[in-house]
Amino acid sequence: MEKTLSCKTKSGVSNTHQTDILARMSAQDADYLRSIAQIRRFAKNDLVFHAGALGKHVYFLRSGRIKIYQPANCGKEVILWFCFPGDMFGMAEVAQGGGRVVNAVACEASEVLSITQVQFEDFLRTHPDASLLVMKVLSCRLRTLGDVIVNLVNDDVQTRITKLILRLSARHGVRVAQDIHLSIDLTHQEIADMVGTTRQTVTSVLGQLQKRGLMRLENRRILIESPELLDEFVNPI
Amino acid sequence: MEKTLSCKTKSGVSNTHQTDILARMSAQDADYLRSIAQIRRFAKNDLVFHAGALGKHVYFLRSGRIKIYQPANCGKEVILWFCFPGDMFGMAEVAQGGGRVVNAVACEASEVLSITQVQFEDFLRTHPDASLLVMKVLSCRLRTLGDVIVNLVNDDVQTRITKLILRLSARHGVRVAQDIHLSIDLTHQEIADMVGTTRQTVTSVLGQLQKRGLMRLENRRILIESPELLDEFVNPI
DNA sequence: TAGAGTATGTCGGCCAGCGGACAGAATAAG
DNA sequence: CTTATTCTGTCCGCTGGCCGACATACTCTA
Repeated sequence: MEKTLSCKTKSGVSNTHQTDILARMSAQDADYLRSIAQIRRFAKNDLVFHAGALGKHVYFLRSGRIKIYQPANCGKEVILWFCFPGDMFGMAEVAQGGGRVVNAVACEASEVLSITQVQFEDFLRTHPDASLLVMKVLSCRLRTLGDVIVNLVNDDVQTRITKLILRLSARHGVRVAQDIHLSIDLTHQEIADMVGTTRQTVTSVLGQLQKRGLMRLENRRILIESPELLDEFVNPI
Repeated sequence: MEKTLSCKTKSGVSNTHQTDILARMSAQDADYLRSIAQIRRFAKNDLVFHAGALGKHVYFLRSGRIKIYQPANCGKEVILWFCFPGDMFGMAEVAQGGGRVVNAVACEASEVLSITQVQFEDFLRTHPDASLLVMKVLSCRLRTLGDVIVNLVNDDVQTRITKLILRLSARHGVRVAQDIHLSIDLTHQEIADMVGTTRQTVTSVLGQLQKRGLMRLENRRILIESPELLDEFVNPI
């Protein structure tokens, strides 16, 4: 008996799936896209594309989860976002040209629609509504990245992690009994790669948050009792 | 006798003005936009729009320079980018809705074309090429912000500042005698707001870079003798 | 059900860089 | 020209969090 939550917090985090482009498109447009697309399947940890590749395809995720991350020359990597069913990805490089700068890997078995740049551009040319939708998605991601930067610059690690959990719980929180479970499994390393810190620090911060009663950790799942409490913690009145 | 440089460094920084949307648009499209736009003038330090405002206009910069920055609740602010003549700004919020999240102020006296959301969307609907161009611009900014994040996470302050100067010199470097001058004046505070550090640290790092002979500071202007040297410094082989 | 691989938990030394303070230089305003 | 304001330069104490090291726990595979 799980049900996705719809909550809006003081920090303005909401779970409207702004990036679920297939769902927001008209039915016939979505059908058309499906008709010209190739279906590709990826197993867990498979690479969909990697930085340096040419980047002649746009992808739409049908099922599974895709991690978009940018490698740095020093071996570290930064997770920019995750894609969920309905999300488009690989678009930025196609629009702008110049090859991929990010990697995309499947976090779990995933099914992906793949459309060539040429076909997609033709589609956009003849479907202005879809074009506006794509702009919306790009804008939404732009905003997300802006927020990430502000967080990185202003907040200490504890706050960054707390805010991340809040954001994730807004979109991917699932109510179980009186708790909210995060429906995506993240390793501490992945959390570290999202907020720009180290694995050890994530472990210790999560421990502290648990001690303060702001969340619980049960067999590697994050449970939140009260998002309001967390929200208040990072946005003191 | 100044001339904008065209250089491509090992780090892939180039000065193609990807975001100069008016220049990349067909002449008649650009003319049409100009015909439906309102011209607005701003003095130095004037606010074009601010976070929290509704955001029903898209802007095109005709002359001057606009600083786009995101305020944080703690008083600090993060400069996301600068707009130069030809650049579009204020688009992301218009596309995505939900009001402005960034501030836009004129760094110097500036002239701006202002177009309402409705008019611009109508224009895009009937001008697919322009739509694709807008996507390019958004994609380009997305990539820029991704790079900023990677820098923030991976590099120490000295490297971040050096890379910033390299990026700026690629687009806004002007050859004077055997040096390259940065044609935009930035205060140390602004540099700090771009790379996520403090004013004091910027002052001291610039001093160190100068001591190492990687650049010179003359009456508040940054002069670069050899971009190659700088590039090598941040991208050791 | 052993054994390999991967994830979590914990400790401590170390230092980059923040942030307060203040002086001097440059620019703007009156 | 004088005063006010903004910018730059410098010093320094304090500390968040990085990083190496190591122990434990979980989870796949054979």
